[in-house]
Amino acid sequence: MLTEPIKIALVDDHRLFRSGIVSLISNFKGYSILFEASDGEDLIRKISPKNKPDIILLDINMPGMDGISTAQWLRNNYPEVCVIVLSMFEDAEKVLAMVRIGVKGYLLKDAEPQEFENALKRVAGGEVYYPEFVTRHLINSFNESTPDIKLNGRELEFLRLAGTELTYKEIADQMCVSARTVDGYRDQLFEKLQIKSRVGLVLYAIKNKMIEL
Amino acid sequence: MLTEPIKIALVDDHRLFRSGIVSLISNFKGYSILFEASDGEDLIRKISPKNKPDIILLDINMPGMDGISTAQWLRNNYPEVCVIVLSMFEDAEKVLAMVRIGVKGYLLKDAEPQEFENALKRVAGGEVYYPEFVTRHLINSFNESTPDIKLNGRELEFLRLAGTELTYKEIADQMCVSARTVDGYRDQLFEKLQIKSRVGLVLYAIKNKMIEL
DNA sequence: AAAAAAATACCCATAACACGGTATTTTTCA
DNA sequence: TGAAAAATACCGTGTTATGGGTATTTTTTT
Repeated sequence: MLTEPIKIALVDDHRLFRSGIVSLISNFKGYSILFEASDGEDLIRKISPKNKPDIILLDINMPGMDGISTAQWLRNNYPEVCVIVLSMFEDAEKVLAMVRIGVKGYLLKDAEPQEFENALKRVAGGEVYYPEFVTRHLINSFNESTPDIKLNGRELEFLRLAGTELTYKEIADQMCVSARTVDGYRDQLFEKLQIKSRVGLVLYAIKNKMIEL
Repeated sequence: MLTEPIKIALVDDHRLFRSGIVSLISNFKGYSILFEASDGEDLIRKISPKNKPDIILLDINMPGMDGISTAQWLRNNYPEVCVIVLSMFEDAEKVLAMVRIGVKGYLLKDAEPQEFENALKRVAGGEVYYPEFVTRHLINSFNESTPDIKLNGRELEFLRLAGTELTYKEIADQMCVSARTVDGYRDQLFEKLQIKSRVGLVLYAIKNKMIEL
């Protein structure tokens, strides 16, 4: 049985790095390099339904169209193409942005070649490949933060209802108190939480996982 | 050098299961069983600053005070105690609820003994232990949903700014358009997204991961 | 080039929100 | 039991948000 090689495209602005990766992949069985691109715009020019890789290895930090925008473009236009990030960035912001977009793998540029090959294998097999530090960022972003400021039961209830499309009058009805009392709760929370508007309350409640989406 | 054993408490309503786990742990070096409890309330009666385990093995499904409530109580009252979930539940809802609370490990009850020991080691060493299926639930919950409704660049920009405490007038200034135009964007979004208030816009934008918290 | 569509902008009125202050009722504590 | 604190409620006013409608300008399509 003849198996088609996995087609790979490489998007990175450093030609030397691209060459090194191409050389590395030539040592792995079952992969072919379809094309290289120096940034997102270059990739957009080269990719087509007839010239479509299975896996794209994508850097984040590129002049012109960067990795994040490129990944978003790919998700919108070629959702079946799997993206593995090859990046020097380990920080949560970049990692989470890419995971959120739906990339299938994330590797640092200083990963070992066998880790790289393992990632290719997993992604080619329909799985995701995220190293420990990526998982840790995910978990940390997911944990409820325990807010320093304590709110009593009524305040909490008000805050939850403030995070809905109910008007304050409707909230008052639901809480069986007067609209003035609701004003009071609002003022209390504004003062305690250093917030100045309803939107601010909503953002606070969601950020602190007090309401579910 | 004499190393103190890691003190473990076991919270599960099935006595036979507890006995099995106790027996299993007695084969591992470096652990001692501090106490057993049949549910959350039983645990609360037994735990004290003087009788405090390093790790609690906690079931989810228990009559009386269940695992989720227990984990929340523990986080509030003994945040330094590490919780490993031992559960038969693999579903996203339970997994994500526990991860959100901050448990340090999650194992299914049919895990292999060496996986169990590995989890204990990692958690005792200050790490977390989450098997593949937990990570997958995390990733899936994290990915941006691609909303069916397409918004153009201006609408998106407006929506992002609507998810801040800026007034519409301030948003208009920032977008270099008239306040009336901003009214127009708002009306467009209200109609497209079937939303009737600013709060609704904020909730939509966050739910669809269009703005960062 | 003209027509259509999209984007931007205007009007007026009402509802909702925020603010700064005071008052009353209920609960807690000494 | 009485005082203090907390919870609930009131007032009036200014600002902001919403709604329903029309108009103008710019861009796209034919």
